[in-house]
Amino acid sequence: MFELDLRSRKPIYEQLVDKLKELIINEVLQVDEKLPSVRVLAQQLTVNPNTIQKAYRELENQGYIYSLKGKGSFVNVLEFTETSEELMKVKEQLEKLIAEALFLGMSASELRAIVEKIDESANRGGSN
Amino acid sequence: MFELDLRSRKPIYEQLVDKLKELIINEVLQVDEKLPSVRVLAQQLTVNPNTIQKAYRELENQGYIYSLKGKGSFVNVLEFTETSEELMKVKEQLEKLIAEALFLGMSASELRAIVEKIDESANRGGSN
Amino acid sequence: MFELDLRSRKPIYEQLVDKLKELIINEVLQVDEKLPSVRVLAQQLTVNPNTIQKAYRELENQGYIYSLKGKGSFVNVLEFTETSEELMKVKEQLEKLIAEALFLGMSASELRAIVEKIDESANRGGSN
Amino acid sequence: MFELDLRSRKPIYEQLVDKLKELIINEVLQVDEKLPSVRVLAQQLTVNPNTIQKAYRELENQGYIYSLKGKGSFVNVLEFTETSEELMKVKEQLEKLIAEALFLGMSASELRAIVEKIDESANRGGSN
DNA sequence: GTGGTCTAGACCACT
DNA sequence: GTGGTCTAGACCACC
Repeated sequence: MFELDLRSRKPIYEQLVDKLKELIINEVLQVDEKLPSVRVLAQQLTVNPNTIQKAYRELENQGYIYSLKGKGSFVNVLEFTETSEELMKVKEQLEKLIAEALFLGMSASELRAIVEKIDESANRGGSN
Repeated sequence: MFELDLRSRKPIYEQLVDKLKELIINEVLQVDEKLPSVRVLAQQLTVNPNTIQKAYRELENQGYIYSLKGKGSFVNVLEFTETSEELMKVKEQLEKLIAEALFLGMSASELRAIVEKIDESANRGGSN
Repeated sequence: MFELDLRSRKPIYEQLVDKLKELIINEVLQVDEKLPSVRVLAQQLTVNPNTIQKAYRELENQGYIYSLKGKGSFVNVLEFTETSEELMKVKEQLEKLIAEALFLGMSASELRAIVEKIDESANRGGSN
Repeated sequence: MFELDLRSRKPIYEQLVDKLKELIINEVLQVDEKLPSVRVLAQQLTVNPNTIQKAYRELENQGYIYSLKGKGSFVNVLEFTETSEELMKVKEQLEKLIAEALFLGMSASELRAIVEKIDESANRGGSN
């Protein structure tokens, strides 16, 4: 399904969170689709089940998925109330990062091109 | 001078690195300007001097400042050789963040506006 | 495992960095091999764990090893992107050192012989 | 006469030692030639006289210059007794550095070329 | 048990 | 007085 970089400085559970977010954002995983069970995914990735569970819990906290006892975890619909708070954080980070990129020599046009590229692939439906 | 969140999951020294980078990028701290001494800043922020030094060392590694033994720490000039490696990291982060922003409901035009705004203030000379 | 000179002007953590680099370069420590844990090595060398960690952190910055939170520190594979910057430094030092060696009476042929010797043992696989 | 990098991590007095060694090695400063006085050089370089004196003392210890009370400091002749000890140190450093250069991707032929280049300019008489 | 962060306090080298 | 190194000892996050 996807690869983990076991050598990365970033904790495995965070990598999982990011990858799963990405799959949700790109609509590879669609609303109300069931995620793989903790045990199955743990076996597939040869990772400790606790690590998977921690990732799922984090995704639930951030509003990306919801869990039903005994049934599994599912992709959530985007809720706008939660969004705004998340969005503000992202926007802040974004502003800092853009300033840093410009400082390090990236041109504004290069930046615009990146925005365009990602926006297009998002509008086309995500996964490509 | 600035605030630290001692409760944050993000290490204090990393918060410091980010804040100081920001001040340098926005040219609040200008090239060859002296940073507050390790001890002085430690006292101001009621943080251990070692923590400050760890932040300064990190900034030095990233090429933002240089430190002289008996004299102090100073803002560095941008060296283009160091740029590329740093820039690649920033670019990667940026792409993920932009995708997330779009997913969370930010419009592409809003994104473009942010780029424009930051680019302009950077060209004007930074701090405003 | 190896000796430290606690009286030397060279900081302990730098001595450690150099020794460990040497072991990695000579393939005594091989790719993905686990280094001794911070605490264990600290006890063996009767040195403070923080000092060991500083060395490990430095090696990580230079790309020689990678560290995982709950697992340990491991020898990294050579990444060519990081090479150039590091190489330039080494090359500069090398030029000064060669000039000094010639001045102190070493002959050019002797120098060539050293290069040959080290190159051969490197190609044979390192440790002999 | 020469430039100091006041921003370098390397202490100023060490830079001075290296530069002066270089001038002696390249025979820009010839045997028994008088070095500039501590005060004069300090003024020229806008550096504290103590720093100059420390550099001269270090050069004297390493056998590169000799000092005569009331007269000044002068370039020494190469003494073989002191050389061998110095040479061993240099040779050791050289071996490590060559191994590192090879490890980081430099080719043996590139190394040979460097040796050749420096050797030639040394035989031509040094200063170019 | 592993790496990582932080504190308190000492000492050294450099200017 | 400045940055830099080191120790001793505590606590946290991850696996």
